[in-house]
Amino acid sequence: MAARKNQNAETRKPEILEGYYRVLIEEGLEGTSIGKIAKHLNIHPSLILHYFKNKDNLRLALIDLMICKFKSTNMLNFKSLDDHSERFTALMDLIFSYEWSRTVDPGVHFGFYYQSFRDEKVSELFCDMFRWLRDYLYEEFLVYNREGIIQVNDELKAAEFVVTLMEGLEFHAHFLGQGRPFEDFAETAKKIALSALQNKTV
Amino acid sequence: MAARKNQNAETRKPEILEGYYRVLIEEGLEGTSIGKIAKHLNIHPSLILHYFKNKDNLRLALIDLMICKFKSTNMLNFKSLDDHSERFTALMDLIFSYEWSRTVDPGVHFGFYYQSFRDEKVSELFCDMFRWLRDYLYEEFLVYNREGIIQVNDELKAAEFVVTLMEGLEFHAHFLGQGRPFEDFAETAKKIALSALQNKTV
DNA sequence: AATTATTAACTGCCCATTCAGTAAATAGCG
DNA sequence: CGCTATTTACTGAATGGGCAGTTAATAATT
Repeated sequence: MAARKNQNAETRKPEILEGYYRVLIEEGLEGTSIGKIAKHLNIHPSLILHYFKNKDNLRLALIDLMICKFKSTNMLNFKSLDDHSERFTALMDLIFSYEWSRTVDPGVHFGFYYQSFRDEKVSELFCDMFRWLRDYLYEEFLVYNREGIIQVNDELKAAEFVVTLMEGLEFHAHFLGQGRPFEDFAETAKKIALSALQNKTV
Repeated sequence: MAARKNQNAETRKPEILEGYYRVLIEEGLEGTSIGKIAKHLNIHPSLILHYFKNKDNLRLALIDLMICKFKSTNMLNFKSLDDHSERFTALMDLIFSYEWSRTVDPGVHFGFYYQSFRDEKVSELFCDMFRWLRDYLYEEFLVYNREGIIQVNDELKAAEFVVTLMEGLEFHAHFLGQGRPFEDFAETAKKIALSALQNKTV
């Protein structure tokens, strides 16, 4: 048995969320219980409820964390690239990259997407996240279009298209990937997206 | 209390699956129990286990049914269209249509997609389904490409692209749709797909 | 002394599944 | 046709386990 640690909320809460995340990957949403998380972390189940007064809170906290992670990952690097043409290339490379697709375990992401169908709060969080990404792309595309780096009629639709294709790619990887490396088809998808963005298709 | 009906397996089994489907839409995978399905159908829980010896079987039976429905819906109509150019248009119209996207309740579909991450059998069923669709498109595209209706370098990748975009569209509808009609963005997506298929982009 | 971290014991609920039983339909047979 | 045996449809009651959540107690920190 692990000795009592007597840590504080600052360290315990993330620890519990990490444990939750791990159990979620192994067991899925249906198979994950407070008891199992506790066992995984070698702590008492009540401790989890001490920090997150119920399971709903726990879930929302993890989703919040995941979305933060998603938003922060790599994104800020682009501010440093002053050359817009370079920035456009780097942006597209990132969005169609394996690393980007694995910012969060796809199984876990998927599970929460699914929950958003029935849980208003989860739905809002994810809608916000996707809108945030779309709006980011939109703002960038405004610049690129003005400068002739891309040629589009509707920057917003262009941004939505890229997000749509990006999400479709997750599907492809899971159901049609068939052992082939993610990058293979991601490259194809990216090329099509680039072509659409550069030929006034959208 | 409803009078005993003494129906047989042929009628009861689909009845139970339909009830399961309904409860699933309302309650989600986590909230759906044999007890709730029984209550919804005004039958005894044991009757469900009498027909499907456990919950796993029940789930697999519903997935089977859904996939059959998905495969049969609309698909066979195309055999009748002899003019290939017309058939291509009809095919693309179908795949990017609202009706097609709602062949099965998206929430339910999504739930099973999610389960495929952790359940080998479910995973296989869905992989088969997607491969089936892709292969169907592939065979069609071979014909269209030969006849100059489309211009692609790689018919298989083209088919995979269309499936990918189609699935991405589900995402878009759920997270970025924002009350706008499905057709709005589906039309945009279709146009991009058509452009990609007709200009050797893929 | 007060707050915070942690465990412990317990509650009541719901769950899938089992087993045993009853009632109706059907099939086999004279 | 009519009687019985078997199968099939269905209910009831019970079991055992896991679940989220409560409340109270203890141990460490501040």
